[in-house]
Amino acid sequence: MDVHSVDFAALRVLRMVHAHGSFTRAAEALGSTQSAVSYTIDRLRRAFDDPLFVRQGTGTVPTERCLEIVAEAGRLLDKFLALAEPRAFDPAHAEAEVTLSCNYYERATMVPHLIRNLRRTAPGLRLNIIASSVQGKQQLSRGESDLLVGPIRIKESGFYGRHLLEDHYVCVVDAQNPLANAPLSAEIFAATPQVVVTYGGNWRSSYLVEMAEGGFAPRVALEVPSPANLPELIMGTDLVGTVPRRVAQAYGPGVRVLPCPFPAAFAIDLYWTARTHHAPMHRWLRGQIALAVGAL
Amino acid sequence: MDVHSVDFAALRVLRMVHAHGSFTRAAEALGSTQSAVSYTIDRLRRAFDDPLFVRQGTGTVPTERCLEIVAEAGRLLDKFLALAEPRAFDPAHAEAEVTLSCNYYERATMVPHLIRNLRRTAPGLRLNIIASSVQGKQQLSRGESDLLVGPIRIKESGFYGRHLLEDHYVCVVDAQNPLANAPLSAEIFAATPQVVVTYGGNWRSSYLVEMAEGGFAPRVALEVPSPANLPELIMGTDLVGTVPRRVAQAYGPGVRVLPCPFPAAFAIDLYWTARTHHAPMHRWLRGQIALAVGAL
DNA sequence: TAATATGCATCGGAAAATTTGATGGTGGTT
DNA sequence: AACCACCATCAAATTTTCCGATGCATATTA
Repeated sequence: MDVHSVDFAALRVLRMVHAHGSFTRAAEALGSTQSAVSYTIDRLRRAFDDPLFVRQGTGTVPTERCLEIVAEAGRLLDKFLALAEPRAFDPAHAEAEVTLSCNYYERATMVPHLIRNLRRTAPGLRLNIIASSVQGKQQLSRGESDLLVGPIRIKESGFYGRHLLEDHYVCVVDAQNPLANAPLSAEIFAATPQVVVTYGGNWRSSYLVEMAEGGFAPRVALEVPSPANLPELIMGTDLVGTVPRRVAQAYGPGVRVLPCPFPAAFAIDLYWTARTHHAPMHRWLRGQIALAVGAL
Repeated sequence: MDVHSVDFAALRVLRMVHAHGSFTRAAEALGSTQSAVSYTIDRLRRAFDDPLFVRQGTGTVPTERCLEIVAEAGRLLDKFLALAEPRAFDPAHAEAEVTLSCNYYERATMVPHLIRNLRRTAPGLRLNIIASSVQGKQQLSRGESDLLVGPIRIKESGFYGRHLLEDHYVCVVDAQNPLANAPLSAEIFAATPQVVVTYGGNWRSSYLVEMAEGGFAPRVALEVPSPANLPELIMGTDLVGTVPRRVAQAYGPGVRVLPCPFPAAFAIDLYWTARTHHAPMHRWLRGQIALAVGAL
């Protein structure tokens, strides 16, 4: 019997048999069979030249020598497992899955850049996008998502946050609209028929808040749940739409983008919990999100 | 790749490849083949998720990570080999506790010598003496005692035995008793009033058995549970007591020791179980017991 | 440039080791 | 005595490791 053929699986079996005081129970705990455990202990008996466990009634008891060996072998096993523990996250070779909770704004602005980078640098990484819809914080707390991005502020303990970017509202009108040629005054803006985006709920965009604070009420001609098709809705009409500047950037030549009299600047932040805070992969991914945003 | 399947042979290969800077030379040194070494290094590459050795020209060089792993793995390998090395017991420095099951006879004859030696040679060793009282074998089996000494024979499997000494019965009478001057015949012995020791139970000493086999019945005048005070009970009376010769050796000048017509020779043996058989300390202690007995 | 040497990676088959499920033996309990 | 729990051992199936051959890459030499 060459003692070098002892593997760490055998040391794990030794530890388990000692802990359970039973070959059969150790086998169950390891998802193995009693006879495999018996064979392994027999190997160790030969390696250490000691019975290690002896029959006593219907059970088994460790020898004095076994107690010494279990203690030291346990230390060796723990040290080896620590040595084999991945040191840093290797994007190129990792197989992982991450869930990001956000909404249309992020999907239109940040996510395209992010996914492009990830496909190139971490091909084994799978990114799941789920809608937050004001549930973002709960999703994080429940572990349903790993990351949350949006125009929100979480001050409670248990959450980590990071500022990503600033934005403000701009107006979008048909390129042939006479209003397209100069900035809109507050009065003209308030008098112009509006397309208002509700984001699928009763969301009140911050420019509407600022407008009300200035004593103006919007002349709502159309409500839509998403800003996704806004250019197509506006072109050929006298409507004005109001969307974040980074969303409007992608609109084509059929519409014109004008400054908004109520720009209502807002921040987009990234949040996560302690569950993922120290994990090398998650740390890396948060860096990647910041990179993607920096490229906007 | 389950990291537990890594064995110490693999760690040895890792060390050798690093030391030789070559798969082929490591294989030669190990009496193996280059392809087996390559296969083993491949296993370790998967376990540690690192290339470990990379081609450079016609040779191979370790990665940074490999240098860390070789250092720690080398320590683990050395510690394991030391653990598998048979241990020697160091009496002078050991702290240990041993339980010896025996009865009055052994406590009067063997134990005084044994404990005197132990106090000198193994000061950290604690010896617990418990009475066996015909329960000796069960105490051994249940791990309540480590050693059993007595006039018994255990032939069952699971027990190890060793012969310690022989003894036989002698008669003890008052020094002034007229019978003290010559050996007793069987008839005179049987007719003389006897002190019989029952050892706290219904123990029938072997001289009584031999006496009955010879057609004689003892004339019992007194029964006592222990031979401890026999000289004091006999002095100034016409009683005869019958005890093992090695017990009688310690009696003072107030009594006379005579050969017994029914000497009923018996053996005193030492027994222990597989639980302690190979342990260096126990092996040493068994040797000490034999020494103590040899000095009787 | 071609030929040669060195040396790791990989292949398919042989050999060895491990796992599996069944069975036997031992000890304890009712 | 019957039954149960549990380790030891068996033979066959499965998996892993080793072996010798071959391929590929790099360096050296004529």
